[in-house]
Amino acid sequence: MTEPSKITSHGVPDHQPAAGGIAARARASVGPKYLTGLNPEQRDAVETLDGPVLVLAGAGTGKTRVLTTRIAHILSQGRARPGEILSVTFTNKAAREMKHRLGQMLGQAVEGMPWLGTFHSIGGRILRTHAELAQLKSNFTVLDVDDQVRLLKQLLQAENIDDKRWPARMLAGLIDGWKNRGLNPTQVPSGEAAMFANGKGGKLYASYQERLKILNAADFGDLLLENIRIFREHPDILRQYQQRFKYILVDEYQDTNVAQYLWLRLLAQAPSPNPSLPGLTRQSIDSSRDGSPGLDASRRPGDDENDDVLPIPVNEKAHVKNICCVGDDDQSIYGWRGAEVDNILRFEHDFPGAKVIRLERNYRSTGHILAAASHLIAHNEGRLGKTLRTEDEDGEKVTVTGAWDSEEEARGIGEEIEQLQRQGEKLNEIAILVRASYQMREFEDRFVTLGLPYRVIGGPRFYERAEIRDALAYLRVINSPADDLAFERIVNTPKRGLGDATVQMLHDHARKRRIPLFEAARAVVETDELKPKARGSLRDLVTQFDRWRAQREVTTHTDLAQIVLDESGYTEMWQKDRSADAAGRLENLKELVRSMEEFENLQGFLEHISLVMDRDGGAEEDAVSLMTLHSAKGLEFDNVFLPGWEEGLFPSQRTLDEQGRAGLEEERRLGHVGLTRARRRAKLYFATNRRIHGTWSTTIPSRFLDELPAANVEITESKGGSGWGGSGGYGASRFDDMEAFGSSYSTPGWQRAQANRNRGQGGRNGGGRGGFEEEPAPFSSAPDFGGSFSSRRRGPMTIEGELVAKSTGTTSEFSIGDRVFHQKFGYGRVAKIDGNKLTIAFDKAGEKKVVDSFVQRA
DNA sequence: CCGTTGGAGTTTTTT
DNA sequence: ACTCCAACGG
Repeated sequence: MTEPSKITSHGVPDHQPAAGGIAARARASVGPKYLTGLNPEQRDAVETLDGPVLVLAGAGTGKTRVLTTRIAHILSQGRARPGEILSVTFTNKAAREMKHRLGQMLGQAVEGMPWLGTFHSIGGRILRTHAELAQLKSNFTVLDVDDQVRLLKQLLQAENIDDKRWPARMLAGLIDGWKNRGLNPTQVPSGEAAMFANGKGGKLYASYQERLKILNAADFGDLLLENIRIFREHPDILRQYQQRFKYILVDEYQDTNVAQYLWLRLLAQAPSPNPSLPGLTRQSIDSSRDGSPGLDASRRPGDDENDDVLPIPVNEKAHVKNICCVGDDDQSIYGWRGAEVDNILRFEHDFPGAKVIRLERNYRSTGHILAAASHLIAHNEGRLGKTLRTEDEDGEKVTVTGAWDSEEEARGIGEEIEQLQRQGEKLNEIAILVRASYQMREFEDRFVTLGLPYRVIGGPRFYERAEIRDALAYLRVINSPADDLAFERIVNTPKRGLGDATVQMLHDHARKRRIPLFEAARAVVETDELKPKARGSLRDLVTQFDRWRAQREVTTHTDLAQIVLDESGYTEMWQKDRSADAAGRLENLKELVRSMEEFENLQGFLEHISLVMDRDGGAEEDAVSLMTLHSAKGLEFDNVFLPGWEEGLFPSQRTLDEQGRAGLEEERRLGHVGLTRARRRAKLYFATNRRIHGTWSTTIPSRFLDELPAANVEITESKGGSGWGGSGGYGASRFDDMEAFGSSYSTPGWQRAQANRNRGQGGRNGGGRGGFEEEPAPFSSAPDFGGSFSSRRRGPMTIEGELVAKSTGTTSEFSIGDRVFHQKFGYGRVAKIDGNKLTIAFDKAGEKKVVDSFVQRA
């Protein structure tokens, strides 16, 4: 590998901030230091500063480096100041990464880039400065999904709509979808608006928006949608931003949805030199429709509404700003969430005169891996087409391993990981990427058994936990007294004797007087409408909030938060709580208060919390990473395990059913993403039997396996133990020939399965579903079939261990109250015993059920 | 006010 | 099969 290949982590040399002017004119071969080490295409992408540029950056081609270097270049060329560059990413993580790298490149000469951030944080920032134009105050609250759903539920109730039949969640999804497509309530196609609750969908959307204004709140979609509306209705404001942003950079362009696209599109127009020229007002939009170029050609029907906002005059390259979008159509995996691959496919069309630069040199993976990934993705139609290539050696072939069932798959992968570990591989360089999160459990079980350190990436986020949301609700009520949702959340938490009846009363009063709940409470307390007990309690609460608000002026926001939590009784509530996770929750609350220090004040904290608070940064210990394919995007590892390549799971049946061919292609892209995460080893697995939602199904290997190029793939035996494996032919359907499985095997595991298959299906299973229907018994009552494998002795898997133990009446060697230690969960005390199954209250991890063989006396 | 029970839903996930 | 939530009963 040549030096430029080390793009990924430490490829960025230390740079002094380029002395201004020195590099005024970068010549072809000589140039500023930061340009050295870029390949010609990368360099082109960095140096093409004028006009629209689309960088098609395949996996591992140095995309982030191009973006950050481009910014550095713009700055050092004196083309713009930091505040004049708009640089948007999709996730906070990506934004942080870019800031970090920019910092490395530019030293401290440049203060942070004020407009580098996610679509939503930048949209939120713009919205706060013009909040009044959206009938909001600048301290508006950003609602998360949970708040949205609760609000919608109230609206459904008010409309007397059965929320069983028409769940609030579904409506939230619809509204979100509309917002993703840039549609206001009035713009929703009537057909779609009518789909929900017998035609009330549109009306509900409208009243939801009204309620948001009253609550001084916006949801995620509004952060962009309201921007768009303001830009359209106030050309002067739009112009102001257009003038400010001399350069626009967009990361992960393939993931943008229509709203994001429209937002970019508005900002990317050069400010009209003549103020009397129409901005993007409604009128100009409508009247320009006829003259609008054939943009609609590739639009799907039903999206027409959006096309009317694309009045970008053709042949007006001069009016389109310097926008640079970086993306990879082959890595678009968020279509189900509103991302429009179309956006990237149409770029040249939408931004006439755009320069398209392809980055196809991959600096990450070995030849075999890259070839496998490329062949797989080549089965997709509707791509812009890139061919990744590498100068790296071929390396090891991609392996495909069959396992009998998901348990064996987990066992096999566990053993391979241990083997890699013995070979000196760092666990940090090993990842398991699954399609669906329920696949993770099996691996966790296995790793706990093996004592293999692992970390789960993704999963529930910090601020989604109940205790965090409760604490935030208190702070929200302090900050924004009109935040009824927050008030409702905590009015009776901890219990204050203010139940449904009281809340209902407050609601009635609030609605009649058109005041927030909190003010209603203040008023009602002065009346005799409530029973003395509730009245007193409510009065105390109001008084407390008044006091806290007063204290806000004289105390730091962190102290205030601590005071609120203590005085409200919220901390005490958890201290008194006997349940196992109470300790963890208190810990989270402390963490929350700690994290507030990073912000200037309460307002700043609340503004950001819902946008940028992500999961706890993991400790830096050496551990295997376990995550979904989706959360793996943007990451890379030396060794990547890809289990579960089976029809129905991957590609996901549901995606296929709902999205058809487009869905299949997105799944394939997901596979491509998975493979291209690997630097040196990619190991694919499929299991013949998998339990989904409790029922065993026989599965057939994923069609994606058949789409891999034979020359780069090696079929291996499962190292999982039970001894059957996908040996056999290597032809058109190399994997789905069930006869190939185990015909020469006679292990108990195979026999068990064979018996089952016959029972469930009355014979050979032709490859469809079925078999194993609700018949776990043979598994559990099987004699110890793992005897010959020492690894299996060590930790019986739960289902076997559990059931065998029960049937044989084994009793545990532990007794209640024993102090024990567990590999993963640490120290704890035995709370309950059920055969060999222990319920243990762990000091840190809370209450967990574990099998006794996993713990030892402390 | 709390605990039990019944029912429904279970891909992916950011902001 | 399992989990999470809502409604109901003590």
